[in-house]
Amino acid sequence: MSDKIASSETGAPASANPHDSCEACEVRACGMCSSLNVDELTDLRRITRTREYKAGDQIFCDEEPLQNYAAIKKGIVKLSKILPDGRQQTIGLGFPPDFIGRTFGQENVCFASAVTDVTVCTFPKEMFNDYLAKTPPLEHKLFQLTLDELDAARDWMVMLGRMTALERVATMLLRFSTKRHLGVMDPPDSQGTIRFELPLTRAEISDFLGLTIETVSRQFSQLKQKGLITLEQQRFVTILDHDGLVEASGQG
Amino acid sequence: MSDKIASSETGAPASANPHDSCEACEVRACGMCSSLNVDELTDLRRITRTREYKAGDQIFCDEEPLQNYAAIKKGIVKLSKILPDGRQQTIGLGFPPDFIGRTFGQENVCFASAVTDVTVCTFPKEMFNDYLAKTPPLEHKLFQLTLDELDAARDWMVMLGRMTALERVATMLLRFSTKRHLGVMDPPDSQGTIRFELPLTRAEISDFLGLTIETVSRQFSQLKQKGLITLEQQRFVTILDHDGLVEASGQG
DNA sequence: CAAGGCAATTGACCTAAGTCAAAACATTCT
DNA sequence: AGAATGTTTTGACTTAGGTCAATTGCCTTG
Repeated sequence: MSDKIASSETGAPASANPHDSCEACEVRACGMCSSLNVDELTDLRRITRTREYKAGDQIFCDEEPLQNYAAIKKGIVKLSKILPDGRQQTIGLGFPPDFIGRTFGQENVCFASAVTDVTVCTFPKEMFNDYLAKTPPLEHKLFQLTLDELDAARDWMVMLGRMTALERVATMLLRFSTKRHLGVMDPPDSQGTIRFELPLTRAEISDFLGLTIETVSRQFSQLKQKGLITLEQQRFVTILDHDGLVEASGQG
Repeated sequence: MSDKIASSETGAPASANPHDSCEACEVRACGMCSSLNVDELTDLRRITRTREYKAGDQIFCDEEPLQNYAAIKKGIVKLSKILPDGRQQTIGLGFPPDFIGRTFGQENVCFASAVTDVTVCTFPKEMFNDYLAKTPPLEHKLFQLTLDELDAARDWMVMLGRMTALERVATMLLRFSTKRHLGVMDPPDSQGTIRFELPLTRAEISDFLGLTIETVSRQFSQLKQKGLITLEQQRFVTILDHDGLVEASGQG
């Protein structure tokens, strides 16, 4: 909770700050803003504030009133739920240009926290809802983003319900390996290996995969032993044998 | 696959058949059609066909081209995914007035099958997409239905990732007990008990909860033994102690 | 460079849920 | 009613993954 104070907010509309220019922003290029023309974007910027969070900061809490929506400009956001006795499950990871906050909701339905340092554009709920109502292309784009999230959630359900620990870790690595947000080297080098940085700690991975830290660690060891991956400093993953990893994942 | 042939289709537009009247339909009252006025509904009916499926019939298959969307008028539909080696996970249950079919998709992303006898209204994909594009209130309503599905999927993820077998079964019973589609007696009788028919076989329940048939059966036995529920003919559930069941569910 | 503090790994052991097999129930058919 | 079939329950046993504890590795700080 108190972490939320740690976020820094630019006091002026985003347009006042050249660093916040929309031009180079991924949200502008392929996120919700891609549905807007220049005039519409100018309108939206009037209600936009940029915020930054440090890795580990809470962005919002479950069951508290929903004040703002946000679009992720930079960094990775983790969405999670917590059971009354403290058990935790990550239910989504947000990368740029994802949209967060329960559209049309009264309160948040999960916790959101910054996995890495994060920059977002925020929009006050009421104003954004009004803007949405008169901008059908934006609503259409948000709908599509939501459909993608639903697809991802359902793939996740198969993983949580039916995959072994090894398959879960392998599946996660394969999904991360396609994300150009983790310093993935592309194209893959001559040996066809892919190298990237794991953004999550073992504790975060275990919340994500529905396992314990120890089990996750054992699966990494096993993947190394099978010659499918290497790990440097426990954070940099190199996929040595992509096909082998797909095999180990139970064909994700 | 061949089961799909078993479905019966009314050859004429739905309006030709008085039994298909929209007036008494749950979809009309609170589903996607609730966003349409009488004229719009008349337009939509031009591209609508009513179809019926028997319990067990396949409605569509994963990865096949998406031909039609559907709105559930009656019965229960199960959405599921299957891993290459046959492991299966149910990823959603559709009750009236849910909409099925991956909106804006090229192909299906899961299997759909009838759990009970089912009646749906179907809409050819292309025509429906065109109709959607010129009817923003309908798109808005579908968006909201999709957001509800996403919420449900994420609650499900917590269950699959973090709950014990007993908690899963208890959670499922509590969710079903609020569905007025299962012959739930409401208001609850004098003792505060709730009685309803389980629409799923033990095999379906286990696919749904990410467990095995035997484990599900043992959890039912345990709930009976604790005096929280009774079972008649293995299908009719009476919740004797609602608070106890909430307790056993880990607070769903 | 040593010391301290986390995070990750490894080991030993335990338990919840899976597997396999048999028995009990239900339902349908003759 | 009795036979036949499929579903559910129960029992005995196995195992994947959880738990608890010790060790190793990494990174920071003085």
